[in-house]
Amino acid sequence: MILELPDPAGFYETVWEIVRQIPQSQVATYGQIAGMIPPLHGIAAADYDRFGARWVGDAMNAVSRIDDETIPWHRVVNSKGGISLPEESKGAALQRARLRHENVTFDKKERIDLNQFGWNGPDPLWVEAHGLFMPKSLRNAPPEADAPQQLSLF
DNA sequence: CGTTTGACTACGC
DNA sequence: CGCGTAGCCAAAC
Repeated sequence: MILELPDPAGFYETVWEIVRQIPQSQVATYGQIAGMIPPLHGIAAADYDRFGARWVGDAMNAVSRIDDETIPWHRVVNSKGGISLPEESKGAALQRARLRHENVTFDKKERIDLNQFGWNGPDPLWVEAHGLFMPKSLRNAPPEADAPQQLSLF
């Protein structure tokens, strides 16, 4: 029996489904999303850990081709909280505009504070129902209570 | 069909 | 901390 080769299309679908769970005003990282998906497709776990994030990036890139408006691709950023598209690209501007529209703020280095806007993952029940893993929280353990979201009006 | 490129990251300077 | 690099796979050329 021939070993099944990776299924990029299926992988992309899974990625997109996860991205659809990201709430407004929050962001997830490529690596975080990759970590939620089991290293299927016969790919070595070690390899997946190292390069899964890149495939997630590929999945996001694919969105631009299919133009699926149900996928909030703009809520996916890199591990530094920055936009990974080329700064001069139109996509980067659009992504930043959409995030700002959701009240996500950028610092002077054009980076998002993941501790403030980072996603902590979908509902555990949803995760389990889809055979996925809970992602690592992007936020440091909140001091006490959830600090009320401060909307900077300017 | 061989090359090049990249919407990533961890790590070393 | 910022910057450069290695590592690896699919797609796009």
